[in-house]
Amino acid sequence: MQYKNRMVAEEDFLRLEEIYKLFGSAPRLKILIRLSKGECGVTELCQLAELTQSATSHQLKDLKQCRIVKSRKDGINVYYSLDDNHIVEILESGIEHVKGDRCQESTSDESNFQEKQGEERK
Amino acid sequence: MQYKNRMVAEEDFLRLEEIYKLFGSAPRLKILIRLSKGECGVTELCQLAELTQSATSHQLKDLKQCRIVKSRKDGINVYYSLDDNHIVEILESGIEHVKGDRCQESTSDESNFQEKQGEERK
DNA sequence: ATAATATATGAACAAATGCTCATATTCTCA
DNA sequence: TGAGAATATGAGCATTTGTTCATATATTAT
Repeated sequence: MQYKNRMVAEEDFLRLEEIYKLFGSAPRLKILIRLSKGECGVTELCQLAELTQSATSHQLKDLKQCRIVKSRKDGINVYYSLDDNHIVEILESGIEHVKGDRCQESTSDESNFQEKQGEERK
Repeated sequence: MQYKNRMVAEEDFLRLEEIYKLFGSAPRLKILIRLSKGECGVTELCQLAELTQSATSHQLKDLKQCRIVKSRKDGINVYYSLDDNHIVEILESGIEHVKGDRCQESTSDESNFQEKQGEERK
């Protein structure tokens, strides 16, 4: 009874696993970090994830199925955003802590990877 | 300058990606949640991850290479623990938030998964 | 030294993942 | 109604991942 919140229920465990699984790929993580700042249209997400429209759409579908993002349709366009605040917070906690990890890094090196377009294609 | 902490440096991004990638599998997540409560020997980790000795060892190697866990040798045994406090905190933040996710669940379903021990909170 | 125990490692293979390509759907507007 | 634009979807394929199996290494005890 007093230990209740010191345990991880099976259900929570599975949820956490699927969240981390989907967080753990570069294109998806770029999408998610962008969405942590507010909703965004598919076209823009394609660009910053450096994926084709189709690949992006597949990823968004997976993210949506796992209730990590949600979408809103506006005419011909679809806008995605993070599904709820827990997702935002898990993500932001991660960002926060990796920042702390590299301790004595220069402050001028904040590279906005999401603007880094016109780079190589494979 | 004023946007500094709204951006994610490339280096941090890659680090976060690899962390999430390794967090996102059931056996590894079981290992990591266990380690968030303190160091643990390999044999016990095999059991709770439900993996063979070899598979466990491979996973531990990956986790160690990414500086997610570290190990300590004591005679014939090896004890693993989370590499640093950032890892603990990212993990605990995840656990914390998925708990909040399922709102009206019965309290009796707290499975055997693990029981955290008295560590600090942020 | 040899044996016994714990852990690590490399190769091989099966399963899962992530992409591309072609096509389908949905919406808007002329 | 048909064309054009944005997004979604299914099949196929290549890459990656995770496991097993066999074996290697390391430590301790005899």
